[in-house]
Amino acid sequence: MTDSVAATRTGKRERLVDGARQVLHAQGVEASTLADIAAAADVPLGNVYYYFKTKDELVEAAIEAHAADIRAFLASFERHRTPRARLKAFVRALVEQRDLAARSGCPHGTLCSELAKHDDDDLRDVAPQLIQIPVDWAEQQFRELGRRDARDLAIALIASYQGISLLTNTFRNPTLMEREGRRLERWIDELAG
Amino acid sequence: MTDSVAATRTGKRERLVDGARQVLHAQGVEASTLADIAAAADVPLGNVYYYFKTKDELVEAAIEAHAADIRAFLASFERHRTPRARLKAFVRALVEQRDLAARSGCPHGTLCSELAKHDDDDLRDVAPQLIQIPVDWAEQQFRELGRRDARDLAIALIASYQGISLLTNTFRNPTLMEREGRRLERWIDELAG
DNA sequence: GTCTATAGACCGATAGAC
DNA sequence: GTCTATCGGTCTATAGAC
Repeated sequence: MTDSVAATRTGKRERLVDGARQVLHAQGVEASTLADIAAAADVPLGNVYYYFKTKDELVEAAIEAHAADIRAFLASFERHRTPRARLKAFVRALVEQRDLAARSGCPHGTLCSELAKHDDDDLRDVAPQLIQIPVDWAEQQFRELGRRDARDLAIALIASYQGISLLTNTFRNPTLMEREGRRLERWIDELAG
Repeated sequence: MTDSVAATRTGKRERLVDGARQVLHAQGVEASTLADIAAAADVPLGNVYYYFKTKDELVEAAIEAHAADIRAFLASFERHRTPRARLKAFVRALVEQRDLAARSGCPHGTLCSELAKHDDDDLRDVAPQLIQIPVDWAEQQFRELGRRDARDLAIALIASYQGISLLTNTFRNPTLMEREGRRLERWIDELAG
């Protein structure tokens, strides 16, 4: 990502990105200050600007780290042989994060929701790329299931997850996601294909 | 709502609440300043504090106005005789607001998502009451349809709408909500009951 | 009741010592 | 490369004239 390998020897850049991800998820983008992030990363405030020119640039780096994580997360389901098994494993894995969702919502969904209202154009354009990743993956699975409406089903699946994340977070009740997860698994089972 | 009728003769309080709703929806809670809201309401900045002690109090008033609107919105579907017709009319009415959702997301969902991360406790507790209203209404409709799992179906329906609002907003594409709306109408049609 | 002017606090970003 | 100290700007909230 960066050319100055010597600079990252101590891992400060990585710590800043990880700290940013945690703080941004817990507090939201606008409410998170560079002081909060620097403290979470255990890096002095002024040092942040050696690694990132602006706050937005740090946010963008956090998003890119999220994108890489999502891709690895989705790749982990390749061990299942059928698309149906992959989709159900995907739903189960999301449900496992229900306590995190109850506390702060879906890390990617809340980020997209906030960035959509951000005034910086560059940052607004990165958000769609984040949600695009699981949508494309799910579309591929439904297509392998033989569904002509694979795109609509993928959108519906991701929308259901994003929506139940919002409700789980708003009511601070992880059980909501548990029940919706079971419903989605049944829905996948009952899909002809 | 307030006892000082003389104070609201010029409608400034009402204008401030309406301005707050628009600005908060368009920009988000944290990014919206009292100066933005006052300008939208065409009220001098310093005058805001005559009507509201704090910014949070103005946000709370905006939420209460939203709650009243949701109740009126839901009541408008009583003209349909069957619960199935009421649910489908509800979905169609939401889809009609797709351009607004593409621009700024669902007014209630984005508010809940933001307030869940707010540091003020009072404000965090009002958000769930907002989403509770359509969930309770939908549960009642599914119950009248004879469904034992009315609560789960209501949660699933509202979650689908909130999720597709987030995707529609992130991709700035109202067509997503149009297609998902058709899918939800079919889903309601196919429900046994 | 209405509005201006500003206090007081905080944040992003920079300058510059080491 | 690292860190402190601080500037300039912005925001909420208040004081006080009218």
